[in-house]
Amino acid sequence: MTVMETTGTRADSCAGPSWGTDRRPDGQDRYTISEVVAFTGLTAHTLRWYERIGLMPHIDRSHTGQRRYSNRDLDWLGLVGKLRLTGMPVADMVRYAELVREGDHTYGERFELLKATREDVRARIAELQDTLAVLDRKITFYADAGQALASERS
Amino acid sequence: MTVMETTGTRADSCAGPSWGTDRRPDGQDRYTISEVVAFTGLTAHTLRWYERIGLMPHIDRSHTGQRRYSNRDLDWLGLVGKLRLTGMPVADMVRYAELVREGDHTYGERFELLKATREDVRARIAELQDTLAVLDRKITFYADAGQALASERS
DNA sequence: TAAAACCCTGGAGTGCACTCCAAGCAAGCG
DNA sequence: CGCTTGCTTGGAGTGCACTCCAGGGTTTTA
Repeated sequence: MTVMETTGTRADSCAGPSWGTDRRPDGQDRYTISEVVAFTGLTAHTLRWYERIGLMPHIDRSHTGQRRYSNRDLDWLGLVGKLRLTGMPVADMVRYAELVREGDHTYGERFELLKATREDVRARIAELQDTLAVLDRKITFYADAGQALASERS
Repeated sequence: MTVMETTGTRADSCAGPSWGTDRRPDGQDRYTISEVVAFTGLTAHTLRWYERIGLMPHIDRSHTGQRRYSNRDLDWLGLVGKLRLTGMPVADMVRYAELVREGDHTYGERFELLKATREDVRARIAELQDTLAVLDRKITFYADAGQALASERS
């Protein structure tokens, strides 16, 4: 009988011998996939999928083939998480991951990619601030009109 | 042979008798779908789809059944566009549109929805600024490390 | 040692937001 | 009148980012 992997995982409590969900020092950093789930908020499915599409570096394995993530992998997932919520397509992140794997000679290209991404993020922040202004105006309008028109519901 | 609607539409030039792509005064505001395409950057497909799913108010029609958008419709599409780029799901915008259609008694609910959206936008801006800080640190690191020795992954 | 919980794989399925298709009607122009 | 371009519909297809399944092997707990 197969357990539904993504429900009922309370890996944050009683996860292991005395560690909480905190990071362990380098050298003891061999996290199971469910620990990484607790850490990142991603599902195990998604972590395996990230690996399949080439978004992850090579992940170490136990002698029986189970994944063992390192602190370095967690750092990488942190960056991926940040980039993800800027709206960067996964394909672009895969491109960046490829550049990292290819070694030092892709240095310049990575630098340019990061700078372009930064500009994208700046632009998105500006858009959102613009939207915020629109919402503020609408909310002010509603609040003002509410003084005059609100008859029921308060 | 059917024309591919979304390619080669040069509706911005030679669109009508002497108006450009600018808005016309109220009273003469009966825009065709392709004018709205030029105005909003959405495709005609998307505009019709918005209508089907209930995201638009009732759109006026010509005597032969073609859509004629008003300035008011353009304003609404402007708000939709803003909300869209905050990442708000279309279903939520449909909910808001329904409240508007239902009339004045949904006033309070709309107000609350707008305020909640504003907080979402604020949170997203904060996230992005956080991401920006991460990118800035990485970029500084890349710039400092120079071309010489750059082995990194975090 | 046995049950429960966890982890593995390739491939198929899901939800969202469009995006396009086919066939036909309509409108302006020479 | 025909030609070209534009607009109409319901329904099917696309791309992205997951999300889940079936059927097994592994590790931990009682």
